[in-house]
Amino acid sequence: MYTEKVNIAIVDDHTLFRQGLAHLLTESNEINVLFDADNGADMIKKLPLHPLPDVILMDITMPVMDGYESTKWIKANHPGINVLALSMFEEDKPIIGMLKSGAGGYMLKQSKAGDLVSAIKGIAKQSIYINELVSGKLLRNIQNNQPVKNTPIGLNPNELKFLELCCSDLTYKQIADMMNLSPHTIDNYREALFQKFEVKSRTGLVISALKNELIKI
Amino acid sequence: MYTEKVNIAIVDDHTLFRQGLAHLLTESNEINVLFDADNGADMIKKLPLHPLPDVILMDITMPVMDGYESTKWIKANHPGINVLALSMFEEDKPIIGMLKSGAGGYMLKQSKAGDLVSAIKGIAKQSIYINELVSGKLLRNIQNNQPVKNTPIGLNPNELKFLELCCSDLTYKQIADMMNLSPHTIDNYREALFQKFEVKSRTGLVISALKNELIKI
DNA sequence: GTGAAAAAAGCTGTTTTTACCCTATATTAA
DNA sequence: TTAATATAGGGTAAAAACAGCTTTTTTCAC
Repeated sequence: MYTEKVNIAIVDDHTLFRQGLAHLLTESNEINVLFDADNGADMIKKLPLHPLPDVILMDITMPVMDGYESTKWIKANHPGINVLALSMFEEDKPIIGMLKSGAGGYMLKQSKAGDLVSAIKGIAKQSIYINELVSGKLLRNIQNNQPVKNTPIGLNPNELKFLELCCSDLTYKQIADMMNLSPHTIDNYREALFQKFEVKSRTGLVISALKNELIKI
Repeated sequence: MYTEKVNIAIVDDHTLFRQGLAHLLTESNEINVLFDADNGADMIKKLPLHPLPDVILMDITMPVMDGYESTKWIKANHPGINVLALSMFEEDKPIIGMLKSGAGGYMLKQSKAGDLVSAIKGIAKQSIYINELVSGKLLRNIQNNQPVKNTPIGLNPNELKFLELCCSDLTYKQIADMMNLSPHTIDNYREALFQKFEVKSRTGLVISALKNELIKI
């Protein structure tokens, strides 16, 4: 019996991780790695140079073009390609956020290789791969709250800029100066973000932003 | 001509990274991966079950027993084994810190596979591998400051516990309660850490601690 | 064991920054 | 016209940051 290999691409900014993963998956003999890319922009550039992959393994926090944007681009331009998100954290918001962006599954980087291979094969066939992690989050979401409460955190460019500057030793006054805005305006940003992230302090905000893979340090 | 392979072990808590790297390096045909481990304690457990490695690739932030402690243990118990630190960040303190703990080199996870192979072969032979990253830090250290100013940040257990609790939405009052200490005492910890990390705010402290790979979120 | 030194823990303040009110205006979109 | 959004303001209470000092505990040479 002959089973066709699953063709994939890997998008992640850590070279050693990306290349290591490529070798690991190639050795399984069930997966064929067509190409890999540094970030979403690099992926868009390399996509026409290869056959279309069945599945793209997608990191979330990346420079230039992150996993959310890249996934949206894929689903808009190549809806037949399935995206499997790969993340270090199991927070609600990035999981819901990546699924809403169009990903068909979500795996942790702490997973075992065998589980990842299963996930890739599953997502290639069924276009949606639900593991315990994802189903648990979705279930809890329905049980605890109104249908899908955890809206993926949408930030406007100014809020994102502010969030980045928050991850520093700067005071709000200094941040306001750097953004050429009144301290009161960035106070509004702060409050909006505190609500979105459900935190009560700048430290909590920074930690949440990191776990939600919205910023990189 | 026959060149003996370099025997190594890999210590890192991200399974996919660890296993991917193992495959990647094995494929180079110059390196033989004897075993891998989740953290320092796991490494100590597995070490007697295999031939002694020439080189150990060591992550820094790991649960249970981190890279600093693990490296010190290796140099105390098996001084012949060379340690190559693998990190995501290129901050001064973890570089100096790992070198002081006994590591013979420091590589970024953003490196290319070929460079890592060179580093491993270099460190196996010469027991010290200096790349541009490390030499640059050392050089700047000597040029700018007194000989080796950037002392690796040594924290006592209470300070480390406090630092972990700082990475949260908790107030200092709440942290004091959780540690069963007076708020005044943790105020002393705060000030000590601000000095060691050269920061002026809790947010700065948290970011520095993450970049210095002293805490994991 | 004892006592000096060092380290850790605790206290009293003050100033600055954060966090959180509620309001106002200008601009844009429906 | 009405909403919605981004900007900016004043004021306040809490928390964080900083300074200077005392007490307790631990360490260690003697």
